[in-house]
Amino acid sequence: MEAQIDEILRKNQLSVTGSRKRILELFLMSNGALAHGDIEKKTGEKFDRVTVYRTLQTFLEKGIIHSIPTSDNSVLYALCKDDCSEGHHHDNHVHFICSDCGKTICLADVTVPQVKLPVGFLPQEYQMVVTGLCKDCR
Amino acid sequence: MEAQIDEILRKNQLSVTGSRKRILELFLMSNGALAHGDIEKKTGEKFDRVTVYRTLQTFLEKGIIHSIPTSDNSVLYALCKDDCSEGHHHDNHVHFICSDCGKTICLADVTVPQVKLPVGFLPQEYQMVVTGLCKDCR
DNA sequence: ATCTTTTTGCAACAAAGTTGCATGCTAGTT
DNA sequence: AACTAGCATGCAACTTTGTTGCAAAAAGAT
Ligand SMILES: [Mn+2]
Ligand SMILES: [Mn+2]
Ligand SMILES: [Zn+2]
Ligand SMILES: [Zn+2]
Repeated sequence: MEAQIDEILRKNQLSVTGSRKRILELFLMSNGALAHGDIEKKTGEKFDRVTVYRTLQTFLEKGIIHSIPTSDNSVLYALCKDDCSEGHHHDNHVHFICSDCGKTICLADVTVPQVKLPVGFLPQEYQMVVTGLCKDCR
Repeated sequence: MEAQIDEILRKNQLSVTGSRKRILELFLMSNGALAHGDIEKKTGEKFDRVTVYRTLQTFLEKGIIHSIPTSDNSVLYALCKDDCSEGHHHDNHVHFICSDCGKTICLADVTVPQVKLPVGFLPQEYQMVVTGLCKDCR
């Protein structure tokens, strides 16, 4: 794990620091998506709030994590697959949000279907979010 | 227009007030989705910020508007179709967000496709957001 | 016109996110 | 191992966004 974390940071030309290691670890351990608030809670008083914001921003730009659209105004983040890089994401998978426990899960094996749009629209990225009950809550 | 606005409010058992009329008018006039901030700007100093929040909340509950998921942390709202009612929305259409002008458009004629989920997941609602270039920006 | 209920505005607050800057740390160089 | 340039962090101060309680105002019913 420790080695994996270092490798991810190095591969993205990021210096290896305490906060980056810890936040990346949280993503690797979590089986769902994380909000800024989740991370703050789990790191406790260890890092400044601003550092968490900046770390997430950096990870997002580097393509280490991707953001997930939600209908309330929370922003969720999850780890990208290996083949994402700066400016080039390949996370065209469906996201599932459990309406009971609130957990958000990347369905890495479910590809977002493409739809036919009215003439004039030039699509670049398709995103799909399914709400419902997860395995544990149904 | 005036008559249409009154009718929508009456049909939903809402008293007809200045702020509700104005905000509903903004939605009817707009060809895209609106964020809370857009509405505040367009109404100017006319209504209190709190009133705008509460009006949107009320419209949402009554099924007059629906919210649209986005990847940043803005919440967007757009008018529902006629057959939406309290607790029963039928807005299973795709949403398009222009990455250039930022406008968000309801593609009322494009139905969200259903996907096959892994066993265990019980889907309730499917939402799809397409990012790209709109008619005016391509 | 009067009364009841709902809606609004205000104030005060809480939560979320941003920015500038001095200090500390990382990683590469000697 | 010590040095140093550049990057990352923490702190403070601030802005923006959203929430809550309550009294005044407006709406709808009688
Ligand atoms: Mn994902
Ligand atoms: Mn819509
Ligand atoms: Zn669940
Ligand atoms: Zn556009």
